[in-house]
Amino acid sequence: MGDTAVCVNPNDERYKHLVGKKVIVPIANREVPIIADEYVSIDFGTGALKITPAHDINDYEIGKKHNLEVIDTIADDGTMAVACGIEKYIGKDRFVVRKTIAKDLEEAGLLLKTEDYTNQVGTSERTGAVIEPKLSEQWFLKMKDLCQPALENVLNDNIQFHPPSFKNMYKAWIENIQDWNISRQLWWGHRIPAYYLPDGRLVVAKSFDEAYAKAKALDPQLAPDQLRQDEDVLDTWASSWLWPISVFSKEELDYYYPTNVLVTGFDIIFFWVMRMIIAGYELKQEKPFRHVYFTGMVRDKLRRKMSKSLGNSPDVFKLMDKYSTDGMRYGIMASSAAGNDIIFDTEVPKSQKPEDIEAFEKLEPESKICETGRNFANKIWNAFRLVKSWEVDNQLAPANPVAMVWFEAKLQEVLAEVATQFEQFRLSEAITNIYKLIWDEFCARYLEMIKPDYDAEAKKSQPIDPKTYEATLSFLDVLMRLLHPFMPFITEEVWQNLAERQPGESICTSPFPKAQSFDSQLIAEADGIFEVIQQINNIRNAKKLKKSLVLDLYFNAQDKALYETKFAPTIQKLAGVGNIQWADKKPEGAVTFLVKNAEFFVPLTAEIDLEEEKAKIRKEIEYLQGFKESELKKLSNEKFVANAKPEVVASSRQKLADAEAKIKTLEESLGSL
RNA sequence: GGAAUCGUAGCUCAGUUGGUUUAGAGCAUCGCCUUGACAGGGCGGGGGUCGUAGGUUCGAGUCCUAUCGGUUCCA
Repeated sequence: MGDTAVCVNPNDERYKHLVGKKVIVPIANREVPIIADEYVSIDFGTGALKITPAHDINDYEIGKKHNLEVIDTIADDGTMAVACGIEKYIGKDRFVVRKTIAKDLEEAGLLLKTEDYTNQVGTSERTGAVIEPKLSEQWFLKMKDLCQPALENVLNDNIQFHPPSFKNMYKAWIENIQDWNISRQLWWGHRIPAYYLPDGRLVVAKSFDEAYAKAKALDPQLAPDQLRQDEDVLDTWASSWLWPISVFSKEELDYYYPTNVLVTGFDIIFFWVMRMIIAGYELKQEKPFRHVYFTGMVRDKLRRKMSKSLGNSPDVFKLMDKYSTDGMRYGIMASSAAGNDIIFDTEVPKSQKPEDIEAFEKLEPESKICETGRNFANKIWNAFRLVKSWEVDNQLAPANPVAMVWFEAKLQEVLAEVATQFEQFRLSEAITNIYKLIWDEFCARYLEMIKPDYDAEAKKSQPIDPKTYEATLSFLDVLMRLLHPFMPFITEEVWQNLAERQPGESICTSPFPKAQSFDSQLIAEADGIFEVIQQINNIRNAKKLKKSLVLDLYFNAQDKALYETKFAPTIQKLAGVGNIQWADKKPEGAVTFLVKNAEFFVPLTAEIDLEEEKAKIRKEIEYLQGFKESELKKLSNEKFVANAKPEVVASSRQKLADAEAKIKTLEESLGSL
């Protein structure tokens, strides 16, 4: 009944002579033209296709092309409309009518043949109802006119994307933008603010009252119940593109707009990010936010997006039970750089069969990524327990005062680094940096430096001095505040127990630590000391010596105080060393090593394998020779000396000199063996 | 088809304008130590010609070209 043409392929010999003639639609008894279009395939069915522009998307296009009549035969309630033109069908359900027509055609002797075939029919995702394409009036936004500021201000970094590579995608999208259909035929959402008069004229207004006033201006006789609002609602994104504006009251908007950072996934750059920007410039003449930070997508082992339909998401509640929310959060944040996807390491379902997905869901998820975070939380908790377990003896003076000054410097150094990393949105680097500060510097070094000895008789730790204790609590305080954005729960718990807190006082309202100047000289000194400690531990390892065996250390260096007093307790505690003494030559039966041109000797009571020692030294000399050669090669290149920055050349010269000095010392000790 | 992005240690990835050592981390692996904060803690080892081939440069994992391979997006 809605057919308005019969279409054949222009190359179809069977029908060529009929093109341009007319046929009669049976039952409807309406004349329609026979047209030719390549769209019709010759070998499908009869090769002649009826065209129904009102109820098929492809037919609609053909109808436009060939200027066909459009007859909308289905009413909004799914029954046959008056326009169908046949009295007995009007008002009847379309499914019933389809069957009736077949019967009517047969009775009229017009039906040649029936054949079953599979047809693609769209259905509603929610209700399963069959969807019939139907012409309707909908609202579109003319995007081209709106886009210009949104494009410009991203390209010129007025709005910064992190990482910036997403600007390309953004640009491509915005340049190919099409008009946006904002009408959705749903019964929830913001209703479109268009109001129709009975005669089809319309007004657009913020409220019904306003609309009625406007409509009355058009038709003074109009009664309120005659004004009908459009039944469609706004597309999801047409509702949410106002988000940076509509979440605020007017006063708040003045204060907060433009906002700072939008955090989102790159998969909605087009749907949401771009549209918020467009709306911001259109409605506020200003950007909605200064930065857009794109998180990575969480994917499974096979790099597929985690999704409901694939059923490949692990149960996050089980993950949290096992690894803690902080642990899971740490793992995910530490392993996802901005914009880069994170490949999550839990198992995946064997297949998408329901039984496999069900089996997968019962599985206890295991994740090394989350485990790292859990172990970190565990480490923090134990460090805290250790510190809280100490008894303070007010008579004591700090046993290793340099520890406090050193860690203070180290802390400030990392605070400064983290500040920069935050500024640059390098969140995974910031969190890794904090992880190392807490685990390696605070726990493995600082706490070991200050940790009181164990009192075997009392079966507990010896007491600590008040100054070190207070400093340690204050370090923990800063560390917790620093880590808090990443691991909110454990940091709050530790922080609450560091001192008496007022009711309502919380780490989340306490200030984030700010970096202050620090003693980089001290850090460099300490680095040398840690290298010495490492070398001694190496010896211990190589000789399979017990940790409890106390070693002596001799050194040959200019700065005696550095090793004999300033860092002596540190070396003693961390390397299990007893006496530290200056010596100008190697004592009998000692192994040697070099750190920063200072020479160190560790006498061993056990016999030393001379060949092994020699081989070790030769290997080091070999490495240094190679290194020396490469520096020499650079420096003998005139162009390098002429073109490279002076500081690069200077550092190259320094490295060469250092290497030569080291080689000399090593050769000497090789000779003495 | 168009576009983007990536290719660095067994795995997952850092490596910020090309120049601090002959490339780093976590996990995995191996060895030793550890009975007093640590429920797998400590110390260390091995492991990479930075996809391939050219080019620019005094100098390239880092820039350019080509090529191979992977991934993603295209309303």
